[in-house]
Amino acid sequence: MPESLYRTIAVDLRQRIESGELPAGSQLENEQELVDRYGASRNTIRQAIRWLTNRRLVESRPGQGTFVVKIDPVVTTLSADWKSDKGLSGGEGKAAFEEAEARNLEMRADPLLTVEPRFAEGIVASLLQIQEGTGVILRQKRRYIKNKPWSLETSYYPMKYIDQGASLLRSKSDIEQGVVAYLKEQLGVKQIGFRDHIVVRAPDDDEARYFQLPDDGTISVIVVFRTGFADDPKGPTPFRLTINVYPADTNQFVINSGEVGEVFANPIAFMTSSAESDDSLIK
Amino acid sequence: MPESLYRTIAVDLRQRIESGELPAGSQLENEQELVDRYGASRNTIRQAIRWLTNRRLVESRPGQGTFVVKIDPVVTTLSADWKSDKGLSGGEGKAAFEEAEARNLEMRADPLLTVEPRFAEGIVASLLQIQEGTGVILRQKRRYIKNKPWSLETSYYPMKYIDQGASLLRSKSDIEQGVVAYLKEQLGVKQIGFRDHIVVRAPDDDEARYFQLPDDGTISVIVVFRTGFADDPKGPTPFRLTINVYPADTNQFVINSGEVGEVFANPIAFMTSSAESDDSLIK
DNA sequence: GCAAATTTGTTCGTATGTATT
DNA sequence: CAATACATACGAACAAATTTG
Repeated sequence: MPESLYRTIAVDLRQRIESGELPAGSQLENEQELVDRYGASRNTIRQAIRWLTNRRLVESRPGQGTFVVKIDPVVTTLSADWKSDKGLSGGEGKAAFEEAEARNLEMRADPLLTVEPRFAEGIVASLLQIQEGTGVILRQKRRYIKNKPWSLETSYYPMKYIDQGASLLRSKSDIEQGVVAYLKEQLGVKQIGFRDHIVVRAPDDDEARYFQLPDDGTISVIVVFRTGFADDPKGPTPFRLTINVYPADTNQFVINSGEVGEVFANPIAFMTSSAESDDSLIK
Repeated sequence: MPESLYRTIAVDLRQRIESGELPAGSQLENEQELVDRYGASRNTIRQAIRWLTNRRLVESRPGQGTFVVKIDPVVTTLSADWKSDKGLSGGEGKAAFEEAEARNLEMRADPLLTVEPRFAEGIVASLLQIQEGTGVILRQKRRYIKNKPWSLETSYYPMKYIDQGASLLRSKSDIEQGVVAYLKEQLGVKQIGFRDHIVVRAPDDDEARYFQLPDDGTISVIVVFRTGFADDPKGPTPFRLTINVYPADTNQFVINSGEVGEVFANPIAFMTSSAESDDSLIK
């Protein structure tokens, strides 16, 4: 099937990885050795490695070598109803911490947030259903798991809440009880629902730097836009927007609806093999 | 910031795209002209184009040229509670059709399904909570929007339901009322909840062929594992697994929880620009 | 329907730069 | 500092896909 030379070499290397000859974490032969082994030019070998890199099977590090990737995905539950309703009342920060704890992951967040006033634009204005140019407060938080960057969370709140007395929104430190609970206590703004909008795209420069993703754009990020809706005489009204960005190669998401047994699901390990065609077929 | 030549060229081309000088759908200069324009070698030009391709900004077609990509993402609602409870009772097929209709998309499915007996293995056995090697029925359906491949849906049902009388599971044609409703009518198996598990990965060969994705693995697919749970004295018990695969560059997903105003959300168009840093900052 | 022209895809060779050990 | 390994860049040739005449 693979007609071109670099494809043939790539498929052969993939087979060697999947057969266990090259286990996760192990180092490939260097490029010169691969040149000798396959009798191809160095450019062709590099093209084959690029094919494997695009599939997250290997990873090259300058000065060191090329290594078989070991993946250990983190699973995050997006649904709010997994336990009483932490997600609806506490905010996703708290929920994420509790889930991480239940999964035995060392999670932490930067104690300092980036807090900036902005004019609402584009998506922000559109999802919050406010005029472009309206004042909003941006609050950005970095989260880490095992000291490695895990998520970048950016929240937007209409500026009017500060004017109305929710002055903690300006503070650069975390709001203890969660912003949703705080806004309810302070202003009586009650969240009655939310919408998650999930998008996969290439990281921008900031994201690539923060997550230490290769700058060639081959590893995507998953972006979750969560719009919170508050009770209002005119019907559910958007009052907050939280955008979470995660590297797509190491993160999975779960949504529970109705009754589903245990609330926390395990990561799905996909057969790197694409062999799934005939193995399980009853003939 | 971009030190290497190909990065500089790529960023310049990106700027020309985002400024509107090269609108969506338009054709770039050919490689030779870019060589002349930037005074770089053809290989370097091609590497710059690859950088843009990885970000889904452009697309090259052999014999024709390189074109600015026009994206028109499809949004799918995953939550079941968006209208009475079609998702819980009717099955996602029906729900998807109704959503497509509401969005004015021409959606159709192959009238013929692939139906095969299998032995449960790996993820399938694990999510259905059955022994590896247990018999299951695989039902696979292809869906199209505007005559272009949109999703690949593969469902697994324990073989025992056929033995118990749900013989339609063997049929290669669609089950009118939806499988969930059929199993309820026929056997009294009632779905009380489901779990969606979302994963992003590179397409396998079959998927790349079906979706006509480039074989270099740069465009990922989004995979949604939906495990349906049935009422049971021992608690919620998995009774079906539906795996939907979608190309990641043209699909977005929405989950509604609680009350959220309109049920259908519009696609999010991300500023291809990564300029979002200072524009909206109040100084 | 065929041949020519155009355009991207693959492959080789070679040289130099940069990061890590 | 030296050795090693990947990254970038140049030049060249032929192959494959598509459009055009």
